Amino acid sequence: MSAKRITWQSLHAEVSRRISDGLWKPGDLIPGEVDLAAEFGCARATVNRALRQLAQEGFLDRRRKAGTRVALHPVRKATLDISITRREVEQSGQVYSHKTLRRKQKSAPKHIQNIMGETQAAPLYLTTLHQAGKKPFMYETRWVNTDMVPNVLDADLTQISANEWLVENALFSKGEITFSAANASDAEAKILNVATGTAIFIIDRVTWNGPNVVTIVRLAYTPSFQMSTKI
Amino acid sequence: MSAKRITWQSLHAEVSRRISDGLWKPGDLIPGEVDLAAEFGCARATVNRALRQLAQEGFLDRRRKAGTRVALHPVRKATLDISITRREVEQSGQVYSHKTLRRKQKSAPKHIQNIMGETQAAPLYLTTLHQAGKKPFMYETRWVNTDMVPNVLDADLTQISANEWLVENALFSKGEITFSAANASDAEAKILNVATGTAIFIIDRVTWNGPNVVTIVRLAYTPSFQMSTKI
DNA sequence: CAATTTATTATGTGCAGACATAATAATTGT
DNA sequence: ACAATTATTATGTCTGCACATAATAAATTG
Repeated sequence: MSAKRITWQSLHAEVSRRISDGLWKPGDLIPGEVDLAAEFGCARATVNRALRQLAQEGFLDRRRKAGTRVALHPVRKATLDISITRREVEQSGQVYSHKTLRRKQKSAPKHIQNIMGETQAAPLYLTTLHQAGKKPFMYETRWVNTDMVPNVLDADLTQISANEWLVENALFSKGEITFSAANASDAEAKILNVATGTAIFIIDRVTWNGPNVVTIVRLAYTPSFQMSTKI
Repeated sequence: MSAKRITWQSLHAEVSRRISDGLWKPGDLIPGEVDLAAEFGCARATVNRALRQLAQEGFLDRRRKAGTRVALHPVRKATLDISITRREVEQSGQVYSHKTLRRKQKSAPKHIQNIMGETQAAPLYLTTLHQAGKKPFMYETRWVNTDMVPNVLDADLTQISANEWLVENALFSKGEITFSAANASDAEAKILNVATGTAIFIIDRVTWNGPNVVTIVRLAYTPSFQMSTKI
């Protein structure tokens, strides 16, 4: 008779079910790992794996000694996949292309300097229009710290966009991403081929390698754009 | 000579360092788990834990038999914490309050019906203004499937917002979140106290329990709002 | 030589046991 | 009664081993 081996996934599913069926309600203390292991006839490590996953997903709160409870205010964690623009476009089944509009090494404005800090050489300023088919898809405004990535100055960005080039050639350790909405300025509106003032989705990203800023970029998407995720 | 016990975190940090230092470049095949275990003098399970984590974070690509490579196009996973609105406001150090503007059981418009499907009873329509201090913070438009949560009809939503009430009283299993930007309509502008056409950040959320839609909600944030995350 | 079958191998996961750690509960001292 | 100390306990993690699984490489077959 069966005696099928329990996997941590099946346990994850079962606990998940008990929560979503209301058997274990928010705030409830659930049985300890040893008890669950006994109930399901598996090792404690397996239970741990399943519960750890559920905790990471925000369904459970776990604390040593105190035990495991069903999350009271489930801080649900939405995971967004941030990939390179070409992929984003191609995954929607369209043909990707890009055009470098501006490319100049010059001193950065104050608000950029504040983030990037002092640099030896002047940063590189790049603006790029990314297209899906023949239509504008996203307008990218980027500052690159040339101290950190000197050879970007000689890079051929006609075939590969700055976006992709940096991902493959620059080193980075951490980043910060901010999502917001803004009204299109005259310049942005013209480039994205929309009316001035149209609401556009903005992604601001700062990328570091260790303590140093590598690049600061602002992505302005066309109005139809939306970012979606399941939880 | 130390002989300090290796933890999976330390291993995670070390591999992470080797990648960000460029020792292992994008596309490179890194040593197998057994080799790394030997190098660091720990069990393979420990190496596995560290590498699994790095893969989940998008830094590594792992495939059975093929081995582990540094991600070529690091699909970075940005994790956003979606908590209840009261928390969001309070965490920014402001006083939270809310006002239920409309509350009526009525048949849903087509685009809502399409998502919610057929229901026995008419859904509940709720609009709520969430405030930070005395200022508008977010305007919520919600449809609740009363088949799934019948007692929402009798709920007191003056103390607790629909948002919170549902989190604690309704069962849910999965959800879908979509982020976008939109120009404020006349009605929205008036409620949020901004000019018509102002760009606002929109979050659309659909929540299921099993195959059934529990609630559909649209959150329109004031222009200053931004959502941020580190990766 | 192409197509199919059969090894091979790196990762994925399970188990039992041990110790570590953090948080709580119980105890002790003043 | 209160503070400081000492158990206690549930989770966290490491180890060493075993077998499962998926993907590739090698061998076999027509």
